[in-house]
Amino acid sequence: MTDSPAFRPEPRTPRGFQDRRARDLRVEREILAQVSAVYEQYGFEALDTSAFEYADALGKFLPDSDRPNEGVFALQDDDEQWMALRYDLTAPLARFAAQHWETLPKPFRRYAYGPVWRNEKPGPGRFREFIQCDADTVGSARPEADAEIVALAVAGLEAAGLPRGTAVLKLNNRKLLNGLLSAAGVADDHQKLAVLRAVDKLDRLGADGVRLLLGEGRKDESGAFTKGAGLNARGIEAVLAFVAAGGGSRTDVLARIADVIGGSAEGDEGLADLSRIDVALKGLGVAEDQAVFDPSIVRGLEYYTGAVFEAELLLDTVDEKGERLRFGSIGGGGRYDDLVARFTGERTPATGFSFGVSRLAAALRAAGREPGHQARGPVVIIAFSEADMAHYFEVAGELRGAGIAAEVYLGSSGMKAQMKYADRRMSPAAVMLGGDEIAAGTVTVKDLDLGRALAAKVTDNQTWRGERPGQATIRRAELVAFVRRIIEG
RNA sequence: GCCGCCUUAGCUCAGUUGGUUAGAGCGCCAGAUUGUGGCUCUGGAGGUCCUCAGUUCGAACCUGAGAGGUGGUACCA
Repeated sequence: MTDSPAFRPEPRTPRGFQDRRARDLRVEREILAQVSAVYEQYGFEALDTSAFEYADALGKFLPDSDRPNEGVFALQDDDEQWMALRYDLTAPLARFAAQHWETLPKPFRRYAYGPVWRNEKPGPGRFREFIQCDADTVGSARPEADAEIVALAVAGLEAAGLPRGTAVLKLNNRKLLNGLLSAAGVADDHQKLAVLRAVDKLDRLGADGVRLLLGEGRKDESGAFTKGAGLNARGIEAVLAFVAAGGGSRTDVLARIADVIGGSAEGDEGLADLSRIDVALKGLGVAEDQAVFDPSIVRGLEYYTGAVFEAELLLDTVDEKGERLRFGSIGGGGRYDDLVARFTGERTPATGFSFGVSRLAAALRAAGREPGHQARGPVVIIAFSEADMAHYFEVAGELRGAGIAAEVYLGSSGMKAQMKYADRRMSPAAVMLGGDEIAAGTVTVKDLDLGRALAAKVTDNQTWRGERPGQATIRRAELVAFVRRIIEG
């Protein structure tokens, strides 16, 4: 079965993908378990859809024959139809909702999590495959539906390990800026989008940088020029005054926005929406420090039609080298009333929130909030001799039956290496059942944590070997109870 | 996508003006210690010097192209 002997494939993870081991997985699974419980409490049902979608259902990046993989991983099925791996969970939801609209309970509330794929240049903390977790309501245009998504996001992040004060949900409404721009005579959609992109960079570039981007454009330190939105001076100042209207309670912000935005129909609508969201949030018990109105939150996406949300981490974070790290947004969402209409032709209001699970886990780690417990290995049963394997498996069975993770060492190395193996697996204990013990009806159990602690004080090898720290020989019948005591500390 | 920097052992990195056999620390394996993870000592394994082409008597080192990584920037569902 070997190929040409000269060929040795290099074992490596594909670019932008990653292997995740027990330590990372347990944190991520814990987050998902906690968040799922919260989402279900809020009345959202679980949904899992396929990894592949027909490319036309994903919308924006339709593969054409020249560049079928732009942005997405796509392939052509044997019936020549283009299929693509989903790049988020919102587009598949829109497809699902459109497909089953007649039979769904409406409004349809669902949460989903799973891998999504993006075929683009990977960067640090930016992968081509990652786990996303979404909750959405389809079929309710009420601002209260947005408010509930916000409340759920706040509760979800808290359950995921970010207690109150470590994160804040910021919200805004697209209608406000749209109304402002319309009133200023900006009708062109491209120009509006350019304004949104410019505002989106406020936290990074500051008001002066954004001012340039709203106008002619901006040259950055590397000399690259970014074309601006081309607003006139009055328009620029109006937008800047609007985005600066944040701060203080939600009521304060609303009052300030009302001053700045100055009566366009769409703007007034946005204000009314936010006001109703505020009332609902108060009823839902979402405090002023948990969810704030922030006019500078726009989200770069085209498809948002009303409320937009962004969850921001308030903790100081450091990377592996101890350098300060800006994490910024750890989740976001908003209202997208036109997405389902792509399939049905009927405007179907929808709103949702999503976050990257690995990213949140990385944020928790960077903030030193990673759930402390390390991934523990099984109790390792030392294998002394071929002839006694049956005894070892008997012990493994007993421990497993008692709900204790256990395994018989199945390598071919000597005892020293076996102890090392148990050490490396972070096993709580090693069980020794050699010829002596079997003959005497006893078993020797070593508490590896205790042994490690005791070993730190021993410098002399003779003592170390003589004392056998953390180790006890007990009657065979006491094994399970003894091991359980070690594990439970 | 564009601009800068980087690429030598599993990891972190040395490597003289271009000169013979490319090193260190950590890690790994083994022994000292017939049945004990730590410490210490001893030994060992491990390298297409990112790839290809060129310059040269001779390239880890110089030149070019490409790949990968990284930092900005753009885009971001």
